[in-house]
Order: sequence, then structure tokens, then C-alpha cells
Amino acid sequence: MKINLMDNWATNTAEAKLIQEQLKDRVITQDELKTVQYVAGVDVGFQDNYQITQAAVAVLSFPQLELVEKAISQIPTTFPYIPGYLSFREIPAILEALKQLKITPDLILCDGQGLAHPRRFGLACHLGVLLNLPTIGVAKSLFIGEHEELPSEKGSWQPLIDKDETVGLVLRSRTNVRPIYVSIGHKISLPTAKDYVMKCLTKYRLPETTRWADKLASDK
DNA sequence: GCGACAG
DNA sequence: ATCTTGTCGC
Repeated sequence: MKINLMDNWATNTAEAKLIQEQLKDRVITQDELKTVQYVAGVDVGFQDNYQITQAAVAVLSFPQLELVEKAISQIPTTFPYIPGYLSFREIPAILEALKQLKITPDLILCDGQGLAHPRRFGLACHLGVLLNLPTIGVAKSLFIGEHEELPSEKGSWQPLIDKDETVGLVLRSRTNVRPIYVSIGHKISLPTAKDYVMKCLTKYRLPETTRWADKLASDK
């Protein structure tokens, strides 16, 4: 798929923060997705003591969830992990993998937060805005926000609240398994996002979110 | 000031 | 993220 050049990329948190505050207003929190025919899962890992960033993308047909295309990228790591600035570390590698795809996915599941972020601009929002594609943030652990106790049964969920604002939800994708944290990335509403996450995770496990892509990287 | 902190 | 033994639930 075609990728727009990332003209200005941050080299420090001050610059990164400016970019986040500048782009956050572009996030669309309502459904603006086409018929979802292809869903992509993206996962990022590291090699050589974090010197190399590796991103893997798996494109699945929807709702069958059959693997139809995959891509992997490996580039030098250029930004450290700093809570609140994850996208600046991971997105360069993600874009490199995505541009190899023939298929342009209709929806992308990201491993990280979307709106459930201190400045309401987590990885999923950032990627969605850059690509102008629907994205969902699916994180394996809590970053910000609070929620009521969550029953252990599959399907149960609770809103994630931060400063009197609903920023996402906690979702039990499987009974007796750690919940996941779902938030809007771009061009999708929270209820719709929850719906797609549940459907996508029926075949592929959870809390491992985008584990498909992870495995693809190893059997290449 | 102190603690917490997606991956 | 990554490493790794013991423990729990079905």
C-alpha cells in the first residue's frame, strides 16, 4: 500500500509532544469505515539488544480470518521507549512493513493504546491519522484510566475513565484470561471497535492481540 | 516532590 | 519489550 512520507519525525520528547498536540484534533471518533473485507494486525519486536526494530503485519480476510498476506520490516531503532511516546519508537518500522503490502487493509488492530493516552493520542491514533485509515488500539495492559471490577467471563467489559472522560474500555476476550484494553484509534466508534475486537479474537486468542504477526516473523 | 508508566 | 520457575483452572 502507498504510504505518505513522514516528513517531520520527533527526535526528542519535546518535539514529540508538539506533534501529538498538533495531530490529536484530527482523530475521528465516529464510524467512517468501509465494508471491512481485510483486517490487519501489527506487532513490533526487537533484536540485537534493541538495536533493531522489527514490525510484522498480518492481513486477514474478514470475517473468515484467513491469512491472505503478510509483511515484515527490520530497521534500526531510532527512538527509545518512553511511556506516552511509544508511537515514535514503533511507527517507522510499522510503516515500512505496511508499504510492502499489496492489499490496503480496511481496519488495523494496533498493539498499544489509542485515545486511552495522557494527551489522547496513543499509537493507534497516530498510525490511523498518518494513514487516514480506521485503527483500534488493543493494549495488553493498563496505561491510564480507571474502571470498575471486571467479571471473569468472556464478553464482560467496563468503561475506562480518565478525568471524567471515557477513553476506552476493558474487555474480557476469554473467560479467566487477563483483560485487554480497547480504545479508539481513528475513524471508528468505541462500540464498533469492541465488536470488531471480539470478532477478530475468536480465532486468534488473546491477551496476545496481534500475535499472528508475531508468529509470522519467526517462521519466515 | 513522589510515584506510575502502552511496548 | 524480554527472561523464567512455579501455580492455577478446566
